[in-house]
Formats: sequence, C-alpha cells, structure tokens
Amino acid sequence: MDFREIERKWQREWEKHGIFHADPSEKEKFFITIPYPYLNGNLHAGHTRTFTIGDAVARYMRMLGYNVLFPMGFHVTGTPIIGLAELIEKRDERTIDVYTKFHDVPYDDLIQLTTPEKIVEYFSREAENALRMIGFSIDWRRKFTTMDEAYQRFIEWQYWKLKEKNLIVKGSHPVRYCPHDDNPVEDHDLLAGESATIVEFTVIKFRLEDSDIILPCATLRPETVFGVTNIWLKPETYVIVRVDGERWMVSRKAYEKLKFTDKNVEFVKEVDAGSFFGRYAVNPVTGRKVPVLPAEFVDPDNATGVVMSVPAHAPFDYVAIKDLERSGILEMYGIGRDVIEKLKPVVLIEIEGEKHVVPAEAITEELGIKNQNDVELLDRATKLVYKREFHRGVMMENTGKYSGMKVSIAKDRVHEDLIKSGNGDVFYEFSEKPVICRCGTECVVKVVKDQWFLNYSNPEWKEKVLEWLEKMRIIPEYYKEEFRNKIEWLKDKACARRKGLGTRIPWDREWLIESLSDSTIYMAYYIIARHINSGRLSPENLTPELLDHVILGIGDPGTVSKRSGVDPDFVKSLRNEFDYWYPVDLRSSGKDLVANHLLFFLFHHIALFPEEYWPRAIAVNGFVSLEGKKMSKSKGPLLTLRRAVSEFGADVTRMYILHASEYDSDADWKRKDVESLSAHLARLYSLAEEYYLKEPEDITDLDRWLISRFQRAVRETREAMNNLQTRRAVNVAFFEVMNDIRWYLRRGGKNLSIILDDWLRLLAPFTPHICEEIWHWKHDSFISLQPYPDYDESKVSPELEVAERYLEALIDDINEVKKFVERPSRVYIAFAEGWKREALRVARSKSNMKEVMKELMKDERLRKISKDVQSFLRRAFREGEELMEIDEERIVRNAKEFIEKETGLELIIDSEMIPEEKMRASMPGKPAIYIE
RNA sequence: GCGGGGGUUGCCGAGUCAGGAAAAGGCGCAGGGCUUAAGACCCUGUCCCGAAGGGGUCCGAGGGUUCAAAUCCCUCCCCCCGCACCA
Repeated sequence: MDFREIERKWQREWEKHGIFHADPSEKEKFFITIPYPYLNGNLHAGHTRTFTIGDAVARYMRMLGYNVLFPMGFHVTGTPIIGLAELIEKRDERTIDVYTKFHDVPYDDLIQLTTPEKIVEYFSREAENALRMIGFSIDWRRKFTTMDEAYQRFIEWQYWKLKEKNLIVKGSHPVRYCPHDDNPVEDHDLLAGESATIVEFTVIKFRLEDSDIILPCATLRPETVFGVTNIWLKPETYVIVRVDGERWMVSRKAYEKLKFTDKNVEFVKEVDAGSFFGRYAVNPVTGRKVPVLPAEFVDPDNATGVVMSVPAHAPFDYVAIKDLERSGILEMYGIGRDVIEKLKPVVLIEIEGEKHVVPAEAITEELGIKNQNDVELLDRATKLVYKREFHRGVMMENTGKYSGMKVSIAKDRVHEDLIKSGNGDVFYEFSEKPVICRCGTECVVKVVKDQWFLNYSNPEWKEKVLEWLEKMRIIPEYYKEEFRNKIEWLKDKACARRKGLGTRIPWDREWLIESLSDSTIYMAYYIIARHINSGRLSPENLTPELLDHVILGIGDPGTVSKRSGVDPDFVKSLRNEFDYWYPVDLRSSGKDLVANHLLFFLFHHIALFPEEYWPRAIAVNGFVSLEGKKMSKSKGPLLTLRRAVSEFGADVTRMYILHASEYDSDADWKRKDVESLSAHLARLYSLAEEYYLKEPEDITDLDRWLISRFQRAVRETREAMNNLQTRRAVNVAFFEVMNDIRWYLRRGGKNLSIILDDWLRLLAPFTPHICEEIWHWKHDSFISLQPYPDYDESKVSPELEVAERYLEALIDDINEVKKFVERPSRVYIAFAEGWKREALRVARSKSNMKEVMKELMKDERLRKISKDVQSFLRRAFREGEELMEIDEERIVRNAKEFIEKETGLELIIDSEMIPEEKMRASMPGKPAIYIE
C-alpha cells in the first residue's frame, strides 16, 4: 500500500471542502498558534516537531467539538535573508553547498535567489507546500509574511501604542562589532570567540597628583577600591587621550577600543609609562595617595591597561608586590624602598565565622605560587578568592557606608555610586579573546548610541506579567519557574536595527524594528489577514482608528468607518470576529524561544491588550536531532520536512515525531526506527482490511473485554492529550491498543470491527490520512470532523479484565513450570483453599496496603515471611475486589482449549492429583499446578 | 558563576509528586512458529542463578528513615540547556 497516495488524496479532499477553515460560530472557540517559521531555508525536522504537536492538538480539540483556529504565517524580518541573498549573489561556495545538499534546493533554482524578495517568495512557497504535504490542518486563508504592507501597518500601530504608553525608551548598549564590515556580528559570523561574552568593567578614575591626567583603573571588583595600595602600569608606551573632556592615560589598545564607545575620544600624545613610576595618584573614594608602579602581568589588551592594586584580595597584586620587593626594578626607576613598605595589604572583606587572614596571601601560599608568571595558578587563586568573597563575604568597617553589606550587593552599589559621582565609568571588554569575524578582523565592543529600547525592566510592567503568569497554564508545569526567573532577569531590549528587512519605526524612520520585536502580538493579525487576502480590506484601510477599534474596542464603528473607508457593518463584524477569537488559548513552541520570543509575547500582550485578551497557555517542546547529531541550518546535517514526508510518508513522520519524546526533552530521528514504525502503521491498515467491513458475530466476553480495555485507552489518551503529552498519547492510543488487539486475536477474537470506528477516531489526530482513508470505506463523513471517542465507564468490566490477566498469568506459570519437567504431557490444576480466600478477604477490608501491612506485621510469624505476604497482598490490591470474586474454575474451564493450545499440555482440573507441597503455593487468583 | 532540567534494564524512555512485583511502551538482539522462499505476521527470551511457578542482584555514589525505598531525608559526583539583542 502506498501511504503517499492516500495522503495526497485526503489532503486534496480537505482542501476542496475547506474543512479547516475556521470562522466564528456558535461553538466554543480554540485558538492555537505556533511561531511562524523564519524563511532563510526550508522547514526541517525541528519545525516538524513543534508544528506536528500543534496540529495534533488542533485536530484533537476540533474533534472535541471546539471551533479551532490554527493559522500560519511566515517570518522574514531581520538580516539573515539579506545575508543569504548576498551570499547566493556572490556564489559563495559553502552556501551553495549547504543549500543544495541539506536544504534540497535545486542548484538552478538556488542561483536565482539573489534578492531578499526572491528568497521570501521561494521559501514561503516551499514551506506552504511542505506544510500541506504533511497534512496540517491549517486555515491557509490567513497566511502572510512580515514584509506585507498590511502587516507593517499593524506593526506601526503596535509601536505607536507602546510609545504612547512610554514603554519605548532611548539608550545605548554594547554590541560585538566588526570594524572592517562596519556591522554588529552574530555568532555564525565568527571565526573564533563564539562563546565570548561582553563583560562590563568598572573604571575608577584616580587623578595623578599635580596633574590633570586621570588613570582610569579598570576592575571587576569595584568594592575593593577601599584596599588600593598602588596602581600598576606595564612598562611600555601608553597614550594620553581626551575622553569627553578629560585627559586619560590608557594603553594603546584601550585607546583603539575607546573609539568605538559612545564617548568623544581624541588622541593627544604618546607617553612612556616609565616616566610615571613613583608618582602618586589619588583614590577618589578614600582620598588616599598611592604610588604608580610597574608590573609585567598587566595586559594592555585588557580594558584600559591601567590596574588598581589590592594586594589583600587580589593574588596577582599580592604576588607582584612580593616580586618588586625581591627585584631591583624599583631602583631602576629611582624609587626608594620605603615605598614598598607602605604597600601593606588592607583587608576589607570578612567571611563570617572564619578567622581573619589576608585572603590573597593565604591562597598564594596554599597553592604555592612563586611569582607573577604563575599565571594559571594565579587565575585559579583569583577565582577562588572571588567566589568565596562574592557569596559569603561582608564589607568590613573600613568601607564607610558599605560596611556590613554583603559583597554581592556592595559590588553593584559601589559601581553605581562611582558613576553617579563622576568618579567612575564603564569599559566593555570580551570575556575571551580573540574574537574574530569571518572576514578575519578582530572584533571590538561597540556602544551603539541613541537606540530605541523596549523598557522590559519597567517594574510595573514586569509585575503585571509575573502576576498573569501565575494564572496561566504552562506546559510542562516546571517551566513556570523558568518563566518566572526569565521575566525577572529580562532587561531592556534594543528593538531597532539599521540593517535588515522589516518595518520602520514610525516616528524615527532611520531605524527598523528588530525581528523579535515585530513578532510579539501578530496572532491578532491572523484575524485581519484573512480579509486582506480576500481583498475585502486593503492595507490603506488599516488606519490606527480601525485597529484601535477592532483590536481594542476603542471608538465607534461610524467614526472608524469614516477614517478607514471601511463599511460600518464590516467594521462591526471585524470587531466581533476579533472578540470571538481572542485571546490565544495555546501557544506551542520550541524551548529555544522561552527566554526571548515567549517572554516578549507575554509582555506585549499584557501591555497592549485588556486582560480578557491575554494568552491563556504556553507549551514548550524540545528539539530534534538526526541520528544523534545536532541539526544545523547553516552547516548541516539537516532533514527537511519535505524529504521526511516524501521518504516515509506524512503519517509515519507525524507519528514518529509525536512518539519520539515528550515535552522539552529532545527527540532523535533514527531512520531505522522510522522504518519500523512504518511497518506498524501498515499493520493497522491490514487489520482494517481484514476486519473493518466484517459484520460482528455474537458478542462474547472476550469482545466485552476488548471494549473494556479500549475504554481505558480512550481515557488515558484524552488525559495525555489534555496535558499535551503526545508521546504518552500515541503510546496508549496506538501501541497499547495494538497489544490488546494481539491478545484478543490470539484468544480467538473475531469481532475486531467493534472497536475499529473508535480506534480510528482515537488515532485521527496523530495519523489523520490513513484514518481518513479507512474511515471512508464505511462512512461518507470526514473523520477529521468526527467527535473524539468518549470514555464510557459502563463499558468497563474489571471482572473481565482480571479474568484475562488471570488467564495470562496462569499460562505463564504453566509454561514456566513446564520447563522443568521432562516430556510433560498433562497439567493438573486446583484452586486455593477456602481459608486463604477468607484470610485475604479479611485483610482486604482495610482501606490501604499500608494499614494492612502494619496490622499483619505485628505478627512475628508473618513478619518472617513478609515478602510473600507482600506479594500476595500487592496483587490483591492491584486487582481489587474482583480477584476474590472471579470464578476461577469457570474461567479455566471456558479457556481450556486455549490453555491447552498455548501450553501444549492436556489440562485437568483435579486437586486429588496434586502433591501437598504444590498445593501450598496456591493463592486466590493463583491455582496450584502440577505437571507430569 | 546564576537559573532550569536530568542520571532507571543493550539503546530510547515510563515509573519519583501520593513508598508496596526486574519496573509500561518502543527500538535492537536471540530463539521458535507460519511460509516454496523472503518479507510481513504471531509467540518466547533478552541482569545472574534455578530439574516446579522460585531465589539473588539492581534504578549516578554513599549514608539515613521504614515491615518495605528508584520513589522520602542528608552528603557527594556527573551530564544537558539558557545567560540575549540573534532568528
């Protein structure tokens, strides 16, 4: 049988009948969205996971009777598409290779894609085809791209709204930057230093005595400013530069870096550090005068190249002073030895409950550090001291107003105070070096000036988001904590760019709205997009008044109609439509979007909409790897959705991906596993061929058993789907039902068709095509629109289920014993003595196992065989009352033939033939067995 | 470092919140059945021992609580992900 042919057939039928088009109705609505994909390549297995989960839920909810809206659009905002167009234009070898090999774009098509427009056109078409060929139940009338004029109107409207609410502010921020390309660099633009982060140094301005020169000491530990004994410079050439009107002395490298900051920097002259040694500078915080001294460990390529020395807490400083003492360097610069003697470590941090030492001295001795060339050990020592002091340290009384403060707090406080007083500044530096751009140039930290920021740090805004989060459903649940933390951690975000595709900031048209910032509330736009696509609305109609009214209910239809040129009745119906669909009931997404998009999604909804339109639930899922390897869009390996479906079929792909893993854990795509899953689905088909159209014969207990078991599958599948546990759902609905069917057929069941209608409906959200196909052998309706099977308690028969389990266990036991008998031919069976049944019943009258055990364990003799008692009781509790109530003899007699077939033995029920010691092993539910 | 998640049988993974069977399901492997054959399908086994349905060991490591611990408590080790302005 050909899966693909069936799939295409039903996809055509669904489309022809528009069965997934959703419009307001009397029914209760369910609005589910999946983040639209970014179109710098083809959809791949990772998308497949997120989308398939969404589609399974959409289909499930539809079958539960909801009016489900499941729309899709395409994201094209930002720089990658432009970058890709440039690379293709340049015929970049690597790009051509990756796109032909992994994205499956034919070479001749690919080389045509030399403009962003062509790329968007091409990949949106491909994406739509792919999404159609896997059979997602999307309402395609609502598609759009973020470059559409109407969408941009909608974004402009949103940004005006945010501006009105003062949620957009101006500021500067540091970015990783390539001086050669004159552009910020992203991770994938780097040759080296991908893991480098931008570190913020505090600059503390020490003024040189009798001079206007400032020595800007860069430090990561501003709180130790109270313990500065001297200043270090490397004995080499430095420069004097004018920085915002001040004269700074910094390393040459530092000067280069300063040019990229938001400061006004002017070169003055070169100077020799040597001529400054022995001079004094003033600590702006303590007023203490400290000498300027030489040290080799100073790295001119790190921050300003000017270092304040805190020998009590900084192992480097401590060791460097020791080195000075031992060497003749001071004499070389004509500095008296008395200077050294004044460099006594000033301890300013204590750790409660520990004895007072000079930390840098202690650690240096402990690690056996000899001199400042022991860089590795010194780095380790520095970290150790920092770690201890940061977490457990408290500022001592010699730190003025910071005295008694925790170091972790004092650190930030001192930093802020320095900046406020004008005695401090910041200097950005990479945490690791070098950071090198793909063009080969070493990157710098650039401070972008006057940029627009979304003011996420706004405490009221945050508070509202945090409060709403508590009311939301987050799946899986433990992600709520993650969201809580991320919301608290979120800082202002730059929302403007110079380069890329996108919408201009309406009040400052030099800037483009950055891609994550234009994707926050676009779910609302699906409702409008439908009418743009049908031609009933044009972009010009989307005036602020219209959007205000439709989305927020502001104004009256009459006025809105005049301003927008839209018929008043249509204005009203748009408003009703919006009000019907909003809010988003579920946003289901990959876990990579938690710390960005999903946060912004919440923040923006909460800022802009009234509470009744705030999102109700968010679900998060993991990634997909390929044969254990991480997929990569830009390097491969990659499995496109299209390739997966053409090779394995839509249903197989869907079911595999749904069953491969749960929630945020990652799935691995293994070709072999996918293939064997294909066989399982084929089995479903052949079972249907054999049984679906067969009229049931007389209904037996075995049939009732199957129906009973099936009820439980229905219940658990529903429960799983209500929690978005697709793996569990598929496991139960498909594999466990399949196992029951195996037993049913093995037992001689003939009426499989009694559950097939329900089974197909149970599976329809996961493997809709094959279910639709089989369903139509008997019905004219679409299974996709049928009601989902309901759990029917009245069809559950615990007795029958216990009876079957009893039988299975009995056969197992007989086969087990059989192994030990030479040439076995007969099995004798006898049932447990009445007194055992009675004892069990008494014990069972207690409410739970714990109670019973407690009671029974008081008896010393029972205690000795507690394990036996345990297994005895466990089973009783598991099986329930029914274990005592079943008529063992009847079950065995009825299944005599079956037992004989399964064991190959003649079965005789006769207690006379069973030796005493075998009889002892019997329990209710476990007859005595004797084989000869 | 901070935050979140995790370590179960050859592999993937349930089970942990509410303590009570070597522990669902899938995959792999082995044996058997069916078949002209292959495939598909069906059955059995897959930690160790066992000539009677049993026994032993086991859930990252080590302690503890309990009649009973993968599950509760304490200590420790290891792994994955995020830490941004990028979609």
